[in-house]
Amino acid sequence: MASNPVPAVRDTDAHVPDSYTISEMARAFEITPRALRFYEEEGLIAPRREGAARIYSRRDWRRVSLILRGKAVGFSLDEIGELLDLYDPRDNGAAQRQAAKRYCELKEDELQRQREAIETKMAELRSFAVKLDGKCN
Amino acid sequence: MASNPVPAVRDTDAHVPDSYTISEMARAFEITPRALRFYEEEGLIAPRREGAARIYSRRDWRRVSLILRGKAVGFSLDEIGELLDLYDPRDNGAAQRQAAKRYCELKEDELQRQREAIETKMAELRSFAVKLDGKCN
DNA sequence: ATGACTATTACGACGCGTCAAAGTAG
DNA sequence: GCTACTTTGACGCGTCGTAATAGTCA
Repeated sequence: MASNPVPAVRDTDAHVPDSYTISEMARAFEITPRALRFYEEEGLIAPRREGAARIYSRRDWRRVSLILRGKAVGFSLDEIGELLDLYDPRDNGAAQRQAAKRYCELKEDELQRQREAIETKMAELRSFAVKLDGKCN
Repeated sequence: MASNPVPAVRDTDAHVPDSYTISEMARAFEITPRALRFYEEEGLIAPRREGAARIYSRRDWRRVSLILRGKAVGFSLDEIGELLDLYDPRDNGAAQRQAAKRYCELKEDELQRQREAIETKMAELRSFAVKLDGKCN
């Protein structure tokens, strides 16, 4: 019972399973099960059920992967949801990629503004302690 | 009835009134009345009442001023509240200023980290559209 | 009575963390 | 029956914006 040379279950790849439990997903992506349930509540993923337990497919896996990369970029879950909905197998996702590009441009502007905001705060910060001289209370 | 050379009411300064209504405060500081009520809920200010209406003193004015500058720097309302509570008339606010300096140092570190986070996101962003090539859904 | 101002209350947003209570599989 | 895992549900955070409703004052 070490390892079957030819697995009885039909896996496209022996080391890449077809489905995952919630804790497997959580470990793999280094997030909590709570986060996965939350993405589901938000309609970003819809794993099938086995009884009450969630079973994640490879499609779910890819979607979670995109969710997390989107988050890392700074997209909100709503924005990511819109992107996911845009996928159209007929054009192989071309529309999705085009929309993503526009999203990215907008997000870049936003990040620019955020960076400026940070620098403004740092400037304010330097003059803050100084200005504490008058009675403030 | 244009203007009295000597005002009947005792103002230390003719153009700096003793008290303000909520809408006067809101206009002066360019915030909403809602925000002022919120600061009050949080215990940062405590304007006296005339009936139900809030009347803000110059002390309230100065506190709001500090609140907003603190926010501009990136302090949370809780942090600002602690600072406001630190004011001690016996040392003319020396302890408050000292505490404020420490807060500023911590906040500067935090802002540094935030700036790094932004730059990380911008880097991720550049490689995001590219990576959208595989099926993501 | 009209309009301008104010009051209080409560829900929404964002992305989950953190219990709590209960169920199920092994 | 214990353990480990899972489920659902609900509250909490931070800072107000945004109604909704109702009162007060001139």
